[in-house]
Amino acid sequence: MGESEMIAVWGNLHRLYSAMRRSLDERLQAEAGCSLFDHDLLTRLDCASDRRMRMLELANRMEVTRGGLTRIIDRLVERGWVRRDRPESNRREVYALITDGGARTLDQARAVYLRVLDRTLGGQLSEDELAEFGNSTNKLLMVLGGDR
Amino acid sequence: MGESEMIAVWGNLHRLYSAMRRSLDERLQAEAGCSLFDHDLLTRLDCASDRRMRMLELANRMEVTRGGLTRIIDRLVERGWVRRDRPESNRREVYALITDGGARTLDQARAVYLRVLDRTLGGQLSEDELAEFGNSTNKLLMVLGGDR
DNA sequence: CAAGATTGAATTTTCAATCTTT
DNA sequence: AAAGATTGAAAATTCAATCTTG
Repeated sequence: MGESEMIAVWGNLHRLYSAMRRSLDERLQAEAGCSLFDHDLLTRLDCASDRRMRMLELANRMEVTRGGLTRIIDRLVERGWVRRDRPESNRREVYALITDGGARTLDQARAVYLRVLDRTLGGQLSEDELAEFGNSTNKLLMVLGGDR
Repeated sequence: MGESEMIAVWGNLHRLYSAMRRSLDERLQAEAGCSLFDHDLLTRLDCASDRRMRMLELANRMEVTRGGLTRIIDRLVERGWVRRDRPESNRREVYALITDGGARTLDQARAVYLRVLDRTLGGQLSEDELAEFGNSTNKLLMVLGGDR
């Protein structure tokens, strides 16, 4: 494949990702009072076993540093959406754990999130196109070590 | 299309974008001594007419605030890759303009950039798959106002 | 002393206020 | 006064050093 096509595809990917992120973030802020980042973090906790996750693990998943996550969780605790749990068994570990308030916010956010995704992804491509699109991203992720 | 497929596609898009960005940034830092952001900004200037761009326009393209760009350009000026031009005709305007040193760095960076793109995009999909992938991103960008 | 998280200092980015030119 | 960029103060993030528990 020619250079210019590759560059164009990467450029599209960049614009698509940014535009979708902006769209999701704007609607979430306006209608659910939380950022896309907040939504993603709360979703991680909500889906984790026991609805909680160790700080380092969560930092890796959210692609921020350990120190950065400490402050992020501080802010979410202030907002009442998350609390910290230090298990008796090993008092070095700290778990972040979603509260009932956090779960309520997430419910709100989830509806907005799904609506935006439906408008941007679902509405624009046919079933087949979207399946094919998904396949391509999967293949591309293979070589990149898309684990994380 | 079902919710879970949409979420999966968005999740893939997220992971793909992050992984490619990380890969590009790491290789550029290691082999060309600049970040992916630096590469992108220098490329914008290099391709612009007269190889220069007004501050506000550049800020919009790079998706940072006006104030943010002022500092970013300050740092690039210190590094010798960019300089400021205040035209006589309208002394309110400031243009950022790539220097010869910046162009040399960009040459280096360009080679790394293309090699990474070729390894991640070119190597993994067939011509047809990649063309189809490009088409899908184009369609998706339509509704999002992917201008910017 | 190793594992795990937090903290202080430095860097980067944004926001709002300000400065300069038209 | 409006257009355009810069600046100070605040917020968020990283890096390295430190604190705490095992």
